[in-house]
Amino acid sequence: MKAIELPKAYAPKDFENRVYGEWKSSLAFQPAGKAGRKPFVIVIPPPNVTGILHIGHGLNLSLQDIVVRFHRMDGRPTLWVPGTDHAGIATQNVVEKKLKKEGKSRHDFARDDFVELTRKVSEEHKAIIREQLAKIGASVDWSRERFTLDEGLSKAVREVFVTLYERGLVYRGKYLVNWCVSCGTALADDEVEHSDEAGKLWNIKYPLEDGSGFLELATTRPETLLGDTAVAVHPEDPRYLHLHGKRVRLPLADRLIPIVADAMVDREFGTGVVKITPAHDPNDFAVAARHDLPKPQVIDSKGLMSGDIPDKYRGMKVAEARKAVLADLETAGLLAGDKAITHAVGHCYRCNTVIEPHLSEQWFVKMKPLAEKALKAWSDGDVKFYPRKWENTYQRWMEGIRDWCVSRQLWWGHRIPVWYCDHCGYVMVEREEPTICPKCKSTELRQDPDVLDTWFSSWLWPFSTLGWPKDTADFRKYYPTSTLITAYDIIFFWVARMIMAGEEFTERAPFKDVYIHGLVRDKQGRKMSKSLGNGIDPLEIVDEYGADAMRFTLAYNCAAGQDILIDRESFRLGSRFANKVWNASRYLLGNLEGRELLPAGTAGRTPLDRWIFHRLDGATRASRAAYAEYRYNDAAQAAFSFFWDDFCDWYIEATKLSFRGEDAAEKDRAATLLLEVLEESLRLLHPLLPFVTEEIYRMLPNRRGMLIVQDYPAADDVRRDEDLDRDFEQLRSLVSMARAFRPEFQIAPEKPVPLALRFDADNPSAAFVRANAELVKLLANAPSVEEVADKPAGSVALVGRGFQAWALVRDAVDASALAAKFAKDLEKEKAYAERIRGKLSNEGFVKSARPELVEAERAKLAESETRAARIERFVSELA
RNA sequence: GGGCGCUUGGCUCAGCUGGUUAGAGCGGCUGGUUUACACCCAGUAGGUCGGGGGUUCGAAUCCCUCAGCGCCCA
Repeated sequence: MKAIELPKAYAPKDFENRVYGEWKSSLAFQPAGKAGRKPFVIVIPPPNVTGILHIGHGLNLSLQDIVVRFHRMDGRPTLWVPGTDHAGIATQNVVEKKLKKEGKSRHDFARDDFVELTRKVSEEHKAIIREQLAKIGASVDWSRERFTLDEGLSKAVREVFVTLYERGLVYRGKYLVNWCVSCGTALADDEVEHSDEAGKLWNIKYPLEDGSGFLELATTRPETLLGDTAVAVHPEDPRYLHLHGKRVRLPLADRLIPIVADAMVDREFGTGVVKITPAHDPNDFAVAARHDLPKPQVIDSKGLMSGDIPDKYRGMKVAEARKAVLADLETAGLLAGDKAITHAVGHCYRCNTVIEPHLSEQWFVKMKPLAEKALKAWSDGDVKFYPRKWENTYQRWMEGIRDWCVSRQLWWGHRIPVWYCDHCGYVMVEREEPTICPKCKSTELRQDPDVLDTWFSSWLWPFSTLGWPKDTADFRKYYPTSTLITAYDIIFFWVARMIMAGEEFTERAPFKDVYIHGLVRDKQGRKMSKSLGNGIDPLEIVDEYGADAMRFTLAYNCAAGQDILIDRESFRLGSRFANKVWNASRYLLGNLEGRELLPAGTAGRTPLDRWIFHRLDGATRASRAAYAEYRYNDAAQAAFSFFWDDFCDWYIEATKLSFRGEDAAEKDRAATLLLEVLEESLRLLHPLLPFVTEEIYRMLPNRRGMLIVQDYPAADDVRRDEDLDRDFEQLRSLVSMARAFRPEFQIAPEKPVPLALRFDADNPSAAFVRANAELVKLLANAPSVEEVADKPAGSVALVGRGFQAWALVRDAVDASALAAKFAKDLEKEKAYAERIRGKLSNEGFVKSARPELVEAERAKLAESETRAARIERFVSELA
């Protein structure tokens, strides 16, 4: 046959886009698989529709694609569902920012028009995300792409809200919620990020009602004093026992407020007295509930001072009000000093604005009953975390769960399916929009203006994307899904809630495995962020190195959920490997000129050939075991070392012997086997390097269809032969020694040096090495390898394990250099032997260690002593 | 304050249920344009596995403790 020419350089840009298009149009991304096999299903953690994918997504998508491709090749009907979520706050922010540039706000639009505008923006972003997924090589089923605001998913949201209401798990109430004044909405507890900040603790004196003095307390928020309705002390604090039930005069506002005793007070903090501002502090809110205190609001939803307060403060921003209050207290002589402290301050996870606790009417989900089911699913073993350590986190979160505030004061999202009758105030929670009040028959109905938290749709994602609440074919076939792959920063937002929703609404855990990976950080271990400018754009990496390089590097560095510390340079690893695969293939295909390939499986195999198949089998087993437990780094390393070290550096090099000869049949045989190994290697490597392997595969004369749907290599007991490892190791060490002694004695690599060789009588690998003597000559650049009875004259001794060898260059070598080398070797050998002797002279070891272990140590010692004796002999011969 | 994790050669990391002369890639050094690959090849140096204590015949691996770093929850 003719040689098959691959382009000289590995240039991923030349084929990655095309290959992706071929996969897509071949429908390879849609579930097929073998009859009777259990489907493998993953739903994508939906990226935020307005977000540009960052390297963290790059990692997440790569890891998903790797297991998806593995299972697809392994014959399971495999489905990876793509999509995006509508990201209520973030998306609305994007659009409002845009409007602001034009001098407008959302209030210049009718609500529907604004939503329509936002929908258009989100559509544009979806297109970008699709493009990014394609660049990375994500083998998602585009025909099943979903968006949380799709009709079907919206139906699911409504179904769930109403069902929860019917089950008494949704309620409306006026409570203190986390409020972002910038976004103008309530947030859930876990949407608030806390960070330690420098602050101040001010001591303020509240005059006692009876004029007998002052009660001094400490606060970090003096401006909220205007909303105080009590001060509190610990019930058992002896300093304040006499004040229980008395009152103090609230400074500046000039109101009398009670002194209450409450165990919540930390006696060690400040003076042991705290002010109680029920409407603006969660702890105080709880105290107020216990003591039946009023809850006046003094900060409004825009973050301005308001309510029943002295006129001078009204309308001030919080920061201004703080200054004014402090100044006024100072003037009144009621400020008793301050000190610097650091304290945790909550910020909006979307816009980083400081969170104000805010009293307002919101919808909540009662989480305890949901959490109990989710906890049970885990403890029953229905859900398993990889790595296991995250189960602690999951458990703790579930056990300490608090109710979930799900209403958001936004326009972009799922409108809460609640209607109020303007006439009689009746509340309707309905699946279908009501037209008439069932109570008073009024038609003046008003839907709740708020929307639901984005996560309220995301937690349904594993089944809403498959058609639920309809009992669709997809839902029946692909639910519950197999695996969820996500980073740990999302474990509460998402993983935990999805399990709750799955248990509550489908009575099953939504997935069997949860693989939690780490975050991608820079080499200093810092989180990548825009403000630090240390972010890595995955598309830039794809552009520079190729998608294969990106994903291989990430996988190689992805160990058991650890964070991955990398920089741009790191991606050279994957690039080098892909390049290696390309070039090895290019060589093998280019070497086919004039060859006749033998029918599959008919080429005879030498021990050396059987060695490479044995190694391939080892790599196959290692890869399969690694994928089964999401040990990506192990899979990547197994692939890397097999292909590079075993296949390229040794086997391919070894076969050059055949191609240098004149025997055409031997060449045909060698070429056939090489292509068999290559073909199988490409299948082995495909999940890690999908593009380059597919591109090479299509050039293979022994290819079947597209690589993406070929069988993943299977373990094969027939190929196992541990003795071959031992045999090959003998050959390898002989060659290495013959190479290594050259530079030590300034012998040029190109200078041929004959070798003499003597095997120990009991060396089981002698036959293998003898059979491959020609190969040793080639690899060691030895014109001859002779077996001898004893040291030939004029030679340098090489002391191997199980053999002695001599390089016939004595004249060219400086005796003192040789003596120095031997001395060093001897020292090492003796130290080693000494360690083993120490072990063996230890009675405890000999008595309690496994017998075969003791035997092994004895053998090692004997071998080491033999080597030492030989070295000593050579030293003496030198003199 | 509670919890979790990390600390192995200059850098980034492997090392499962304790027994290997502690591995890999990068970087360093020496030498190489033999028609696959300089994104390469051959060779080589470099580690008392954070400190201390304990369990054990035996610890990078298990336990305790200290220190440093990081994260999560309050």
